Amino acid sequence: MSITKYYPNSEAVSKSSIGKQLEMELRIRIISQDILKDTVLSENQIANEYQISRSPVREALRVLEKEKLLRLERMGVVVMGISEADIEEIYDIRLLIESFVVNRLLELENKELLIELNKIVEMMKVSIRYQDIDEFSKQDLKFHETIIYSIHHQQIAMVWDQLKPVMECLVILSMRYRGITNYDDFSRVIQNHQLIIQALTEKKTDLVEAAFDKNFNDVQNKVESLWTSSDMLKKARDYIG
Amino acid sequence: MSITKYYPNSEAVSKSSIGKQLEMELRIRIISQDILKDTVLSENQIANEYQISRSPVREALRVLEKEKLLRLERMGVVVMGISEADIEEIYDIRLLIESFVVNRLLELENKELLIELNKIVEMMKVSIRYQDIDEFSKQDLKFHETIIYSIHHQQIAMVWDQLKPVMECLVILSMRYRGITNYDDFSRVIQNHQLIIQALTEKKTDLVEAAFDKNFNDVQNKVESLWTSSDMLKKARDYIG
DNA sequence: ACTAGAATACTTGTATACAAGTTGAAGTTT
DNA sequence: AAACTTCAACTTGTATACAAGTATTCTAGT
Repeated sequence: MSITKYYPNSEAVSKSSIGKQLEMELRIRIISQDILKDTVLSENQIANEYQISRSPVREALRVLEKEKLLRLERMGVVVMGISEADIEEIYDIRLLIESFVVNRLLELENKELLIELNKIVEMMKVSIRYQDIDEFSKQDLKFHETIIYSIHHQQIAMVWDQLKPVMECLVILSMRYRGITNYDDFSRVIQNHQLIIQALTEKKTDLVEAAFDKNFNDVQNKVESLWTSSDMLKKARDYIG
Repeated sequence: MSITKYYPNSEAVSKSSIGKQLEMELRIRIISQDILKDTVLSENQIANEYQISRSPVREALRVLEKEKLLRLERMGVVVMGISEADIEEIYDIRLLIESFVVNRLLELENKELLIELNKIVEMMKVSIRYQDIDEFSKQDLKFHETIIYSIHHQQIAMVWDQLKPVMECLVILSMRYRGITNYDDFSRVIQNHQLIIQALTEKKTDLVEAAFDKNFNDVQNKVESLWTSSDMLKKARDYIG
């Protein structure tokens, strides 16, 4: 069995090490509740299931533990999963980070950043046109990541790096679901991002805050409503075919 | 050679796994600049140096990479270390977290928390009386950690968990230096903490903010001045004997 | 002197083996 | 029937072996 069942046609994934592949696979399986909360796993069991050795399994589990998706105990690994409350908390952090970043950003020269952001939005448009949902998700994340990295604050970057993989899964799953039911949503996401760019261009604090809030609430509600209904969750999972 | 040269009389450390021991040892060696920035290491080299196998070395390195103390590259491990700017950034995050926490806290019942905090301050006093600097540092960290955990926000806790080990090293090294030169400083730290408790008791936002700021700037200046002078650094290192 | 290229000595990623400790159930004793 | 023991099947932590890839050095040919 291939490891990355949940990342079907992704070269970037299948070319990385077994450990990384497993890490991503387990992460998305846990978040999409394909592996349920409170499930008890063990290194050996996972290694057997995927027909790999314990070494990459250990590595993946350590990473997922840091992301609070798992709890490593003396005997066994307990799946913690992600609840609605967790998602809200994640957005708390994201808001905290991005507020900090934007405040810094308004004091800095940001011409290059704006060019880069515009490029990303263009890529997002292309992704939609070719109905490449996963690529669209990736660009969405990259948009925010680009803003965060732009202030060159290593510790803020660290927090983001820690949050990113889970965010990525949430966005991908959410987008997969959206892609099936409502293609119009995508253009609203685009608009939100253009609003952020505009606000950053004009360098007006309140505009920026408003633009971010709009984008937040939009995405957040989507993700939350997704997670509230296990039917929708199933649809997102079924995206893999 | 024992692994935990930099944590001399600590049972808690020496009883944990080799991987954890090495992780802590390397962390404090990097932060105290006993291992210099830009040094290139390798798993094998470290394993040989400490006479252990690569397995625990790999684990330790992964952790330290997430803390941005190292950069794992294709060939070799590059030490990044911690600069003055990094320390400032760390305090940015800490301020960000604690502000968020305190805001939440003011809306909540916090009687139990205040009891716990008072207990910790008592422990700090005892530690000073017996000149147990490392214990004092540990309690100092625990004070802040207790506040952070008290709002039961898993993601905030995650950010703290990520930051904690480095903070711990900074505080320990700073305290070790302070312990040598100026015992009076300790009582000021105690006073700062009592101020925080008082502010939390009265539940006045501005009081709390002020109390935290006071404590921040105090510690921050200490740590910074420590790191500015490699002489002082050396003294902190020499504390191990 | 200088470049091409093979040999060598490294690097990480993965598999496997073993040790030590925990859990839980079966069986024995009281 | 209840408690105590023992044993078997797990668990993680660590060591070791091997594979595949990369940097470096040394040699051969010009």
